[in-house]
Amino acid sequence: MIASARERRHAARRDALADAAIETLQSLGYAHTSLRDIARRTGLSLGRLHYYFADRNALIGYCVRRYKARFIAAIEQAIGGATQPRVVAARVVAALAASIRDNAETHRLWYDIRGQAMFDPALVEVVDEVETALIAITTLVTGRLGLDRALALSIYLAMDGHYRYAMQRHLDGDAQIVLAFERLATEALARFLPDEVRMDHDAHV
Amino acid sequence: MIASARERRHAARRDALADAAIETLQSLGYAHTSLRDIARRTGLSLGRLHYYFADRNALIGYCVRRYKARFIAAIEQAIGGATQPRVVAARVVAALAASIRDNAETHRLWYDIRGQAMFDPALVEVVDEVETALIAITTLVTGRLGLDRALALSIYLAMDGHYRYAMQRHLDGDAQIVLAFERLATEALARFLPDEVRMDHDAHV
DNA sequence: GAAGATTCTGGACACTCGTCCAGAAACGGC
DNA sequence: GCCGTTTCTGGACGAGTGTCCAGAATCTTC
Repeated sequence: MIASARERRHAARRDALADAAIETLQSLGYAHTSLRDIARRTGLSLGRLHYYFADRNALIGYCVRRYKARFIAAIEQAIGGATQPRVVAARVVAALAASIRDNAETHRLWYDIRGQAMFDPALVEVVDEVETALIAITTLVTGRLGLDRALALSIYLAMDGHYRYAMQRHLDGDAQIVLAFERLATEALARFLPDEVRMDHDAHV
Repeated sequence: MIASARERRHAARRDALADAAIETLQSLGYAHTSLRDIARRTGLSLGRLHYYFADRNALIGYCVRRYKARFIAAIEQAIGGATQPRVVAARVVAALAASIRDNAETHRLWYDIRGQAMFDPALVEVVDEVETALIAITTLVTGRLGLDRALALSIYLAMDGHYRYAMQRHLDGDAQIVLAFERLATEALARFLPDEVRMDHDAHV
């Protein structure tokens, strides 16, 4: 189905609105962001928000999809064509560390919304989608590490745990945590490697 | 300082109020729980909530402390005096699985509040305290597993990741996830064990 | 340029919220 | 029993909220 020019422009304006809205969301979080906050901070009218999105959750869900898609694209780009396990691992860890250092305020939003999905059925679908995509990129990484892809979920969960913790402590002002994250995350990945690869890996860490 | 009888009764009423309030919190989550909701659902007056707690965050923080203290006590009890790594691991995993199966709705609250702490400085202190206590119990488990206690943080983060995921999927209606959690969490613990212990451990799993 | 469609605005509706507080009710010590 | 203290209530204050929608403004097509 070819979109008309008008539909394309409509979609572009919708995207631009979401991109403007996300600043407010990441700053205030789900609980404390009202549509009026978004309107006020973006200079857009309250009515316009309602024109482009059915309701508050629709806007929030759309924002989260867009930002996580960009995050996943950045991880993919960081990996590039790397196929050596230790290069892949180093690149993933470095990309995650950089995202904490440079964008912790943005990334905390995912943990907020993911938590809210446990209380609000309207958020379940987008959260499941995003988490599925995160597990998928982890599956790609798992393959590149030369591991059985059945390990992807466990790798995702271990890395996610480390990421969230580091990000939260970074937000709390811990100046050493990103460096600690790099070490701990690298070790966490190494734990999944077979012994002979792991010994080789450790020798280079 | 010996509390007077009146002070003790005051504290007991404060605790009872918090215990009544937590039902509402765990049901509605941070974002959607108002003090009026709590008053309405507990049959207490709005003014009483304000009499016993300075503000909304004080009440919420107090509720979370109480419930997490109970959770940690339950884990400690489940471990008991076990000293054999595979018994310790099995008991921890079983206790975590049971808590998902029986109390997922309660436990989602921790993830909610922990996420909110990234946006609201007023919650940072209680969240740090609780997370420190969780890491402490994990340190005890780490010792019982015969491992270097420096691994406790990584073990905590890996287990936490698995726990949150399983709980969330359980809440979403996944009927197999608690069983899958038991397997994955056991594997995750095993990954920390030295090879000779791990091979022994794997033989019993 | 007119007409129809789309985009946008800002007012209104019907609530809700956290906090404050005066005064009633209950308690406890002398 | 009195009085001072504590506990509790429910009304009020001064906001704020998501949603709706009539009508103005703009765009596009013929």
